[in-house]
Parts: sequence; structure tokens; C-alpha cells
Amino acid sequence: MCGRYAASRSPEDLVEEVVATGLPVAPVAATDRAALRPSFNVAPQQQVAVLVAPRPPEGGGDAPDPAARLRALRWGLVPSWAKDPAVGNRMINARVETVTGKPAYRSLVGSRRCVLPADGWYEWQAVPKERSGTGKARKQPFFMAPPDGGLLGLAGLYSWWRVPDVADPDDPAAWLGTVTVLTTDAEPGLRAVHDRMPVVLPAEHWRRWLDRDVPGPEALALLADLPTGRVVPRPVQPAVGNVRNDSPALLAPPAAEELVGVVDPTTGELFA
DNA sequence: CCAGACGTTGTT
DNA sequence: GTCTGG
DNA sequence: CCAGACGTTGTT
DNA sequence: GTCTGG
Repeated sequence: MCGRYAASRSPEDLVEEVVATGLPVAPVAATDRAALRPSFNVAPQQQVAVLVAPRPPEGGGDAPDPAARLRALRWGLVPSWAKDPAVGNRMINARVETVTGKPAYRSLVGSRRCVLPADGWYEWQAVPKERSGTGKARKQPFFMAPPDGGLLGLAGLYSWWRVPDVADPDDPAAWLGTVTVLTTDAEPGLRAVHDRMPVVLPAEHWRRWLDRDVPGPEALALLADLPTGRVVPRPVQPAVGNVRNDSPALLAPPAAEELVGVVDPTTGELFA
């Protein structure tokens, strides 16, 4: 499901676009700026741009800073009890149906919710070998995105904790920030490619989803009955499979011969 | 009780 | 087959 | 998610 | 940390 996506906007453009939705966002910290490289091929274990809640009031009685923050977090959640950060290799997704029952995720639902800004995400359609002209099993990548190029917000959970081995709290290595993407059943228009998809949260829900004062169950209720049809699939270059490839050319339509045996998800028929 | 996992996807 | 690296 | 490795010794 | 498996 969601193990690869595109996020090609600069941090400054992201902030501007999110502010335009009505959600205040603080300027990007210099330390995060360098990590927030625009990319057409974002992969697990990389630093990704994540919207997190406004900073809670510090000390006593101060009003909270109302602005959300755009932070760089590592994709692949590492819970604070993890002895080996390699557990994050497997925790790139959390099923929304079961998230409240999972030890690795349950505690995050109440106060560590986030939004991952994205252009769209990639899914690979399995092409059975008997259908592909070559007689070999293949996978054809699709890009799922709004036709108008609009910004998506993927619902996620994150973790942020002090690494005890590093003495200096000002050392960037003294803190580990990681994130996972919530997944759900694919909407009907996408199921011919893949049966799961990330939870795509409309911009009008971002503020409450991020709000630490909104209890977990109430926040999860925001994810029920989300609108469908905003995202449409289109076949793209197989080169997207290698994360070292990163350019807008990945989104070009493949040659017709690449699509032998591939089901057009918009019609359910094979590509001609 | 301690030891060990803690996750999702897709596939034959 | 399974894990790591990107 | 896919691509690519899958190993050890000793050396700078 | 917290739950499951033994």
C-alpha cells in the first residue's frame, strides 16, 4: 500500500499552501529546512515533511502557540521503548481498523497525530505472467493523485523521544522523531491497482486531527466516511521502483508496450 | 512467572 | 527466502 | 514500496 | 511500555 509517494513542494511552498487552507503554520526551522528536500520518490527510512500540532504551552498558564509546525521526521515508526531502531523498517504503515489495539501505535492515537503533505502516492499493480506478453510476472506502478495537482494530507502518527545514549540534548542525534502512515481499504476507483490506500484527510479536518485536546476516539471518527474520487490513478514509469530515480519524468505515461496485461483501473479492462 | 514481540503487504 | 538500503 | 544483497579478515 | 505465548 503506501510505501512510496511524491512530495515535490518546497517547505516554503508547503507552508504557504497549508496556511491558505486556514491552518496557521510556523516558519520552518533552519535545522529542518535542510532535511525537507522536495522529492518525486519518497521512500521509507527517509526524512519526510510532517505537519504536527502546535507547541503545547510551556511552563504554566501561557497560551499555546496556535501555529502548527512542519517538521522533518524519519518514515518508519520507532516506539520509545525500542532497543533497536531497526523496528522502524517494518512500521511504515498502521491499519486504521486496528491501530487502537496495537502496542506499537495505541499510545500515539491520543496525542501524536500528524499530517504528511503529499502530491500523490504510488501503488504497484501485479501483472500475472500469463497476461504480460513476456511471460514474466511484472509490476506496473501507478500514481494516485488529484488531477488538478492539489495538495494531499496523509493521516499519520509519530513518535518523538530522547535517545538516552546521547548526553548532549542539543545534539541532533539526541532526539529520534519517526512517523507512520495510516492505511485503510482502497476506495472503489483504486481497487484494480491495490486493495489498500493511505488515509487521505481533507484540509478542513487537519486542524482537529492535529489538536492534542481532541481525544483519540473523536479524532479517529474524523477518518470515517471520508470523501472519495478526489484521487485518480494513472500509470507511470517503472523506473519509479528504484528510489535513486527522482525526477518529474517518473510521472510520464509509459509506452503502450509497457502496459501489456495491465488493467486500466478506470475501466476494469486491459489497456489496449 | 519470564521471554519475546511490538507491523503490513502480498503470494504461491 | 528474508533482510537491509534507499 | 522496490532493488539488491545474502561474508570475513584486516587495513587505512 | 504492554501484551502474547509458552
